[in-house]
Amino acid sequence: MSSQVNPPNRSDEIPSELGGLRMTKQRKEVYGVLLDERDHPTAQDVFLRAKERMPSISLATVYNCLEALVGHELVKQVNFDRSPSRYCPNLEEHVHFQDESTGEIHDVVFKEGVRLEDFLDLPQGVEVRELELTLKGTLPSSN
Amino acid sequence: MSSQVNPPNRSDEIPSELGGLRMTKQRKEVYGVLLDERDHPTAQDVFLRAKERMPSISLATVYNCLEALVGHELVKQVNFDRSPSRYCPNLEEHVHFQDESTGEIHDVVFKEGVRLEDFLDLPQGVEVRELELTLKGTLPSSN
DNA sequence: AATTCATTTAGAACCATTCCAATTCCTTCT
DNA sequence: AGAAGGAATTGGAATGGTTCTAAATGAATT
Repeated sequence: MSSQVNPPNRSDEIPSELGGLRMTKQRKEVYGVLLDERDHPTAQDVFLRAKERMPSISLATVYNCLEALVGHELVKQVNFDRSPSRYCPNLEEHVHFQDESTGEIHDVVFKEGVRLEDFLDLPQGVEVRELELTLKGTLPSSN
Repeated sequence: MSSQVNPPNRSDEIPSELGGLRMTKQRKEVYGVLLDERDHPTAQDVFLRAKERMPSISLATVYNCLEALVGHELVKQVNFDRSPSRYCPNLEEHVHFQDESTGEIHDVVFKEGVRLEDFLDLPQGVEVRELELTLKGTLPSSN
């Protein structure tokens, strides 16, 4: 009878290549952490969680892995003001809402079929390559 | 016949109180710099420009002044990813577009009468207190 | 097994921003 | 006007997330 010392994540089910990125042990672990608990952790958070299953992993490696994952568009980097970046494996187009009373960050999607030009007065002919939208506020239940 | 050594800005026309904030010499200067050239300068940029007219001003003071101005909602702080914050005296609700070939940042406004719920699938009853939207891309003329 | 190239690692460096303690500047009171 | 008190400014040190560096390890290929 075998037992797991640490709570499992799905990192062993990750293939050894994803989106053109070779998935090393560490990259799998980091990606696994993100897939496992989708609470928009910071690099520090990821580091601490990854260490539970892989005590030898270093913070530098976590940053390297996150950079590689973001670069290969497997993960999104989320910035609220200038606070530490957070990471999110949800690849669907979405934006982020932070509940100011809990600190929790929630994914928010656009209404079906909405285009930028529908709600923004963009200059003639711009080509938007990247969009980051962050919201802060409160939820009705949270007070 | 009197001459100005440095290009004037409008800082002397700024009243000694604005939006509940006592406008000291330094705060006027910093605010004047922002009003004068609306190119979304960083704190460093503001510091260098302010020094032309007020050589004794310190970087710490520029940060203090910017913080005070932002706190009193006379100025908006603009963040692109985690690069140095930029500052903008445009108080109308607007978002920012960065032209990736020039680095220039342009203000973009919402279409008349658009509400958040029109384009976002927000959770029931959220109250949004703050919104930051940044766009990156290219303008047709700029290549 | 030897070579090559990528990845990981620990620690140093970086740099925007914040903090600190001392000084200077206003404002108000006498 | 002078004194007192509080706020703002200042230079420099500290902070903290992130990036860099150089060495060690690891994987893939010959």
